Amino acid sequence: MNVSLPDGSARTLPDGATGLDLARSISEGLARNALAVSVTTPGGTDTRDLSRPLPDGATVAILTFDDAQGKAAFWHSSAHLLAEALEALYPGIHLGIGPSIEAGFYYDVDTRQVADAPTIGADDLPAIEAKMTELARRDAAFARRDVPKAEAVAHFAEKGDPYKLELLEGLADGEITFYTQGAFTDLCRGPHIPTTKPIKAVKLLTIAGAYWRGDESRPQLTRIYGVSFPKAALLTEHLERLELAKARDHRKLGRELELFMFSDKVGPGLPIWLPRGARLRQTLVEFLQREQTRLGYEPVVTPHIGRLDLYRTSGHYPYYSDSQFPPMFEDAPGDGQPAATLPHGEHPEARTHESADDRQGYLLKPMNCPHHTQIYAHKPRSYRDLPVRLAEFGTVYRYEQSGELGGLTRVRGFTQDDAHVFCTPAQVKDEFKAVIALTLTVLRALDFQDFTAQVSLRDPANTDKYIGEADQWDAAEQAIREAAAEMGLDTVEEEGEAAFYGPKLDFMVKDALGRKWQLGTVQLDYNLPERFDLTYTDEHDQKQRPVMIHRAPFGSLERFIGVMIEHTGGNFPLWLAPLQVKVLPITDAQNDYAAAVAGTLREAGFRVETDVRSEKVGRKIRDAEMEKVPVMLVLGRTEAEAGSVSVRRHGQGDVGAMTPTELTETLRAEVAAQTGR
RNA sequence: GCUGGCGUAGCUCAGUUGGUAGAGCAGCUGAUUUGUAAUCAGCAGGUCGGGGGUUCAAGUCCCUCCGCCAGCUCCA
Repeated sequence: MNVSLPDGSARTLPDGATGLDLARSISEGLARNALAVSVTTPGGTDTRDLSRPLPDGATVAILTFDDAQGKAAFWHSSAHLLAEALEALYPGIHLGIGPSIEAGFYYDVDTRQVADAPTIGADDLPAIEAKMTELARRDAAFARRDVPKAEAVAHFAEKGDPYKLELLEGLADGEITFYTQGAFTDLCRGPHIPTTKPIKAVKLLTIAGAYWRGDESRPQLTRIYGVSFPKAALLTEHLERLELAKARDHRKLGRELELFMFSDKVGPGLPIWLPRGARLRQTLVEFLQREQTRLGYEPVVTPHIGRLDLYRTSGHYPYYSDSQFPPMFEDAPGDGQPAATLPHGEHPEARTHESADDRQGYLLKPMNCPHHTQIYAHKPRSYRDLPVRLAEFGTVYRYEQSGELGGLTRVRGFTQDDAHVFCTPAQVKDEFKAVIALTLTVLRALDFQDFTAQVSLRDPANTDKYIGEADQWDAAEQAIREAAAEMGLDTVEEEGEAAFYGPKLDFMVKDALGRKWQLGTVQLDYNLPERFDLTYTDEHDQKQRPVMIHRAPFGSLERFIGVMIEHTGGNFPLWLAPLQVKVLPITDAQNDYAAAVAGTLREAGFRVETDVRSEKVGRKIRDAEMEKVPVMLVLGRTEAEAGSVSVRRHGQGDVGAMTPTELTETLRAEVAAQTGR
């Protein structure tokens, strides 16, 4: 038989040769490191066990730990090893699923049936780890076996494992395989690495609850997360990387750089911006405002609350009451003022759509769109007026579940860089493309290279989550695909991620720990114009329905800044740095000169502070470096006499002397280059 | 909301088998006037997250609430 390698070269092997045979035919070293093979046939590409015979004519890639799929097989096998260790330590334990993930693996288990181990805690992890290492050393093979469905069911019925039996219900006879290593057998599609031996270094990281099949109404299993490597050094390296990521955590940097804070007294999830953070935020706002002015947006300002009727019309209330702060009912107990709220969740009628009554009251706004519809509607609109682009940095409040809050990335009060474009159906595509262009401008100015553009679609299996007609949804989803394609954007599509009123184009960026966050978003909406009966008069004097585009290039200032802090590690580009220049006089004799230099720079529009403490210059430099101030000016007798400044750049050191005028021009040019103007 | 973990001074952390709190940094005061990452000395700072309990005695043990962290669910 013949197979070809990824580089195009061909190999002739005896019939029935396996992936391992192929690896051996190339080199013993490769055979030692091989974990699995990627097999491409006319039917497609899949990853397979090294021990399986190769199909004649296939293209085969040998996978090692350096390949993503090799790692996946390694970690998946580690998950099986974890399960084996758990069964050994906790006989009778019920197993859920145990896949590999982006960095490691997990296994979901139910310990409630285990008499002397009702729960597994963090303290138990070292013992489990030790057991895994012990089991790995036996060098047990991962053996694959096709199993008839009846036999598979009988196996897990006898074992008494309800979760595996449920998984089997979804599988057809003939597609069921078992993998066995040592005393442990699991229902598994594979592939696996040849034996347990390469699993040299194991670290169980955390333990958490996870609902069976991701369903809140099902039992919660114990999920044990871990990571493993073929060499101890790789594990050490991995753990060091995790530590480094922690140093970039925006919560830590936000505290150290005095950007923002939280207060128990103010409330969870309600960020408070300190002077430095507020300056950073203001710089971002001004940047976007300038862009938007150029693009024909008009600023508007709307209140933080609105009548319940506004949200009844929009459809937000009471459908989404779970994530709203409780309404302020006018007939609530207290003194009858509308601001008398009831505790969250105390209104069962606020939980169901049908029983939404006509009680009067107010809601803290969870979004800005309903308010903006009223600005559109306040006067008759002609087709000549469109598009109307209304922009507001609108602060909204959402009652996120307590367990969901975290730093600036998920909060209960935040400011969207919101705008709504009202346009004719014919204008949709150009407007949508213009918004994509603006979002890309923003991401580029802030040096975000590594983002994913995601088309967020309806969940076809769950259409009652959405309002509006199916054909409008189809049209909207298609319009987004086309606009993105015409802008040359690479997109991924995700079902079930749409807003309830329309599909979206979301820009996703990862944080320091690799978690994905939605930042910028563009949403197409045919529904709210309908619900609010928005119209314009067309060229034939006929009333027409405008289309609404919701868009926020940052998404929210809070989340954006949070991710940006991690992205930059707190080393903001000059144009964004809350403090751009720190003036450091060497002795008191230079304080007046320092004040004059600082004044000049401030006049030129830079954010400047002067350090007049009675400290040595080395100390002043150290402190300024720790504050991550981009530019430091060291001023001694030489500079004062020459009328110059000695410039030190953050992270670079001394870059030489120049005049204040030269410095101003240099810094201006740098800011201009960074902001693209 | 759920599972697991954590909560001692502004920050980072010590606090022995329960015997009623300690360091470094930051802060303040004073001295020092210094040339590219920490000058010296002194002072001040904590109802040990809140509440309840056990005990002669609780930062240490138990209960409960709050908050934070990881994950799950959710995410307009």
